[in-house]
Amino acid sequence: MERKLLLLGMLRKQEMHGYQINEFIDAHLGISVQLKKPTVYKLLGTMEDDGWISSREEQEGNYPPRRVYAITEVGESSFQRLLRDNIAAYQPSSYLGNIGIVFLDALDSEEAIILLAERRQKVMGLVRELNNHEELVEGFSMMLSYHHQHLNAEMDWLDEVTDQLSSIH
Amino acid sequence: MERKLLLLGMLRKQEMHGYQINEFIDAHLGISVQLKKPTVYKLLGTMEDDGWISSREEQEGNYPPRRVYAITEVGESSFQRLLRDNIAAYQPSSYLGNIGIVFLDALDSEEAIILLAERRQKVMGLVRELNNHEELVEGFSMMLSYHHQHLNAEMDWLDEVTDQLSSIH
DNA sequence: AATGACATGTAAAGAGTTACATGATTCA
DNA sequence: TGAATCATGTAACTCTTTACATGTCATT
Repeated sequence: MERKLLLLGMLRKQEMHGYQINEFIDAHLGISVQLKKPTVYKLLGTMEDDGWISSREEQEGNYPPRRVYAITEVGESSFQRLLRDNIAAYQPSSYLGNIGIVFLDALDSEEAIILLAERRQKVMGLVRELNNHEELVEGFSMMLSYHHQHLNAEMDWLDEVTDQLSSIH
Repeated sequence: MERKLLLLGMLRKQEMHGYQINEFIDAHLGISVQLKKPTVYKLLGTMEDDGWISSREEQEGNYPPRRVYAITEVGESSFQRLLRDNIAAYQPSSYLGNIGIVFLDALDSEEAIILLAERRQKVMGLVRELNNHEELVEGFSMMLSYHHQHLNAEMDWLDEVTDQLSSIH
């Protein structure tokens, strides 16, 4: 449902076709959001079947025709409902992806420190990417500050654990 | 692979059977980790097929027989590899679940503040749950501090945004 | 002449989850 | 007697992704 919420939210601001939506996601949300081309097309299809969005065909020059989608009234009320649900509900982002930290003690602290440093660099890389996007994206600043906040939390945690390990070592 | 890493890490500390693993996850990791019973049984099956773990049948009294799994040498080296990969790689936990915050501006600030407060309470609830578990779980303290750090980041962000909205209002 | 952008989609595969199925045992 | 615990699993379903398919147009 989150993906539908995202698409509805985008179509609410302006009519768009699939290719355009994909481009936007790749360019501006790729870091934070996982939503691939075929999924977009599929979701657009089912949302149209459900009457959440409507489409018209459009052609510019001799380029392939596009299917341009617009949100309907039904879609708008779905959006309103989904939005409230999503904001009010905090779904803890599964910590499975980071399960390795549970077993940090399986490594000697020297190697652990090296691996954590590697991880830190990747986090830093994401922070930098975010900062670069910052100018371009309009309306997505909330997402950016949110993402920033959590990346900083990750960095702080890494530094703390690294310090602990260093002091033992 | 994260799920396999978790299971290997558990079996590394002690031999366990499926039911026991499920119990542990439900009791101690349910908040942070999503890994359901049938998945556990399936993963145990495939890991045995791959020679990562071995099993023996055991029966206590008239209870149903259990299949008790132990990690093999092959499994141990898989664990070592998976662990390093997992720690060194930071995979940003998909922000899709929180996509609603992008569209906060679709609500009037009064309602937004209410919804954010609801969300905050849910986060607080998780913090409390974590604190209750804190005594029980051994070896999972890293996970707890990690989870804590990120929940605090979530709370700080919520407070910040709420303040912003309040000051406008 | 070839590559990449433009544009839409389908098919197959993968990973997990929910719901279902089974059956003995213990406790209230 | 009925419910909960112990214990293992299968089947069907959902959601998403990767890989495939197609064809024009613009650029190098």
